[in-house]
Amino acid sequence: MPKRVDVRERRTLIADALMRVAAAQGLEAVSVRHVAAAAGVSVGMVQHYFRTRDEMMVFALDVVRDRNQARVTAALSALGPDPQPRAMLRTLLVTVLPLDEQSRADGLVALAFLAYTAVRPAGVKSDDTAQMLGFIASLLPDPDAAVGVLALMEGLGMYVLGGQYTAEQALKALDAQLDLLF
Amino acid sequence: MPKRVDVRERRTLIADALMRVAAAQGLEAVSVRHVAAAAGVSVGMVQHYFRTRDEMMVFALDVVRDRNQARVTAALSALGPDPQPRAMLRTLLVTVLPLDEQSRADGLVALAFLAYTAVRPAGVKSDDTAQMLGFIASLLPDPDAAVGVLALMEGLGMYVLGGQYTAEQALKALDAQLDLLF
DNA sequence: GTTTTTGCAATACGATCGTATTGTCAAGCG
DNA sequence: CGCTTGACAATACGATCGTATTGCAAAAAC
Repeated sequence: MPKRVDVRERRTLIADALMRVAAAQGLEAVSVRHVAAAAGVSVGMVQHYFRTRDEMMVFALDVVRDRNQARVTAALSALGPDPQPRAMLRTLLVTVLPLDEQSRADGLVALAFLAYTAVRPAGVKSDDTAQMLGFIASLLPDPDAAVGVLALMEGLGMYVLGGQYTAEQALKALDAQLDLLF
Repeated sequence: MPKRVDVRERRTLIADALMRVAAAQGLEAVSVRHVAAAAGVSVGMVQHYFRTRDEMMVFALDVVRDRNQARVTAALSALGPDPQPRAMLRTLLVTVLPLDEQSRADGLVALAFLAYTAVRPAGVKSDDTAQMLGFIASLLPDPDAAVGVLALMEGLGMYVLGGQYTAEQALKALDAQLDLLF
């Protein structure tokens, strides 16, 4: 056998290139060749790690989700021990909003993937929504309000991505909602 | 000159076919040939009415927006004279939510277009958001809450489209929010 | 009746796509 | 030292893409 290689790392390298292409030119521009070029590797190598384009897409989608999850976890644990529920919730929501340039790129990719998966009948959809919903509900005086809170966050993120809302507007709306709920 | 033809009608016919393709297989599947086939016309005819694929897309996007606008207007005027602000607002929001099969298809197309236009720098984006925002604000006890209301609606629509929320959940969350605001 | 112009169809062209095939080089095993 | 095998690279193939080109029937203009 030749040099053993960290498969996961190689796949992630390619997925990163995919996301750069998708953030810059949309999912339509994500072809095996483009991604290979963006990653600075050969088409053959991409094929070596992903048998089909779809496999590559699904993996990239997973990476995006994991990144978001990690961001949230990091932000929450940065709050120190025993934070107030409201502070935790606000941190969670702010973290997911596409406010800085990096999370904005991630948001664009996630949006593209959302439209992508909305059509695919063979759902690769994990139910991290249900999990998120449960977590939000546990922080809320009225657990039933979690559905609305999550939707509000998603909508705010949408409009920030689209440029119709500024980051300040989104944060203000979010805090106003927290004032109503707590 | 030969038989004069209603250009707008022909264009709309093609745009309708485009939307059927997009709703069924996503925007990726929207090619000139596919749309022509779905419309039951020749490729040449599509080219006759749209010089480029992008022109066709932009027109279809306009059609979707006009349809939504018309739906809202119709629903509002069906309320009769001098309706209460809260009733108007609820009608507006419910109308835009993708609850039935037709508006669900429209929502899918709109979502696909959202991801499509998010990348295009040469924005074809009209600011119907600002208009909608102003209208919502005029119905609300606290006009500043309009930003959140619009975002909530968008987010609810998103999750309903994605299948994570049921129509009942979305309506419940919406009514809960209206209870908070009125 | 001729001419002009619109409405469309057919086809061709070059680019790009996803993927299959094939070859090659290096590293570990016996 | 062979020999196998994993990690690529190169290229080929057929399909599909957007669009340009060409042709033609029919109706209005003259």
